[in-house]
Amino acid sequence: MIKIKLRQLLWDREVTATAVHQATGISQSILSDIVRGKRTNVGLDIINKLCVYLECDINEILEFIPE
Amino acid sequence: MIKIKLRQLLWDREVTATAVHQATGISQSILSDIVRGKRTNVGLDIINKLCVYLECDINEILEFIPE
DNA sequence: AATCTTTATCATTTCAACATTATAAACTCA
DNA sequence: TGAGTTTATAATGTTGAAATGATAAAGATT
Repeated sequence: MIKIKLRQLLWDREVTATAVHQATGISQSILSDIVRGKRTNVGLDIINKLCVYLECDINEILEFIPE
Repeated sequence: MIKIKLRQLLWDREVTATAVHQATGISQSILSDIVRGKRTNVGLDIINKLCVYLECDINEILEFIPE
């Protein structure tokens, strides 16, 4: 299972989902779903856009949790 | 840009794409495309299956390359 | 209270990811 | 050389990821 740690990351950096939406083009509704964990099978295109805008590495957004 | 380092990983571990296909259920043709870099926007479902089967972390499969 | 911003949610549509199947090509190895 | 395995490639169908737009709800600010 891969956890998307976007909520915490945005909170830490004091960045709103709206700001991410406007800067990256990722739709606001999709972002809301991702942040709330309602969408899990996200594509690398979106992960990439997040890494670019947030200037972070993949492991700051994703975490693999074996089970 | 996110690079998928699957070819090198499979080579290092001497695991065939066919073995991955059979163990994970990821289709053989898709796997071939991913390994050859013909498909880049892969979903986290597939990344997760790879991590599970190969018992590795995400960063062994993916690499974020800023540009 | 009224206004502004942000987030949640829903409905619709588009398009590509992925599965499936089949075949060809490449590569072992007896 | 021929059989067995692995990889490349193409065609097709399904499904869900993601965009768009719109509205409601929740938070902030004054």
